[in-house]
Amino acid sequence: MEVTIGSKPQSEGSRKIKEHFSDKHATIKHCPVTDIIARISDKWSMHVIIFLGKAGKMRFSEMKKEIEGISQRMLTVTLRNLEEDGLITRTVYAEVPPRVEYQLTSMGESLLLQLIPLSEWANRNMEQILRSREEHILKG
Amino acid sequence: MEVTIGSKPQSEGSRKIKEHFSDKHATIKHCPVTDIIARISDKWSMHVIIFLGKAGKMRFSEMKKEIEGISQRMLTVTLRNLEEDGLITRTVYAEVPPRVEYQLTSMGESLLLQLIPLSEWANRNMEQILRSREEHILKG
DNA sequence: CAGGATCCCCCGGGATACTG
DNA sequence: CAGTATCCCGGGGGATCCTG
Repeated sequence: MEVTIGSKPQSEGSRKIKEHFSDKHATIKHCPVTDIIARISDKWSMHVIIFLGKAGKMRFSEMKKEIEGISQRMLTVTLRNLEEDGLITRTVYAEVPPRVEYQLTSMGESLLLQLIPLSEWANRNMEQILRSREEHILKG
Repeated sequence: MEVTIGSKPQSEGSRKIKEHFSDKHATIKHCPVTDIIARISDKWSMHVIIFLGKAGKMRFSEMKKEIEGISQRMLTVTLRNLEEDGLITRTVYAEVPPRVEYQLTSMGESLLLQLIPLSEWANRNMEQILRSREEHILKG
């Protein structure tokens, strides 16, 4: 099984960058897979990626409406993170009232494609997992 | 970055995405992918799954040594969760000193298989993501 | 050896109020 | 409309000590 999970070569950078990584992106120096999971696994990133993949292009308020339960703050934070990783683009139109549109980059789209097999696996195995959980509850 | 309808054909990825995440995934909270991601996305589950996949069978102390940085408590908690979901088995041998061995179930193995494409994607795109982050940091 | 039980800290993330 | 700026709480997870 060729799943690499371990050390990863470090890129040279300014102290500013290292400081930044040591805080916010601490997992990055350990393993790229871990980091990817870390990125898509926070409470909202995956939702944003999937909705953007479906719609192709969306405004802030649209996403706020569509993604049920997300707060304004978390939508902003999530979008900033995804943009920082180059997974989505943010386009501001100089209009009044302001209009901002988000959409997946090609890298973002390719990430979404990797989620499809996982999605299909989840659909196939969800019932068994739920049953397994129930059994353990009844035993405990 | 503009999607011109007609003149330029939709990308293969975009088409697949819209097909896959069409109606049945309309409401995210009913999407089992979310649950799966939630399970493998905690700080250690994926490490455990991958190490077990590589070794086939491991004892508690072995995993504690191999998985760098994991605490005793979190290894225990993680193993319990994975067992509860039916992704790993826990076998206790009536010996002194006690011996406990863990290994992936067939479902656990099949989940690991789904992670491989994701792993490969992560390795392919890690550098670009890092560069993107650095650029954003330098911009301020 | 393989954990249980506790204590405690940090931070992800919700609620709310304000702005260009 | 599309965000910032604060405040605040719950729980994920580390450190430590204890046990069959």
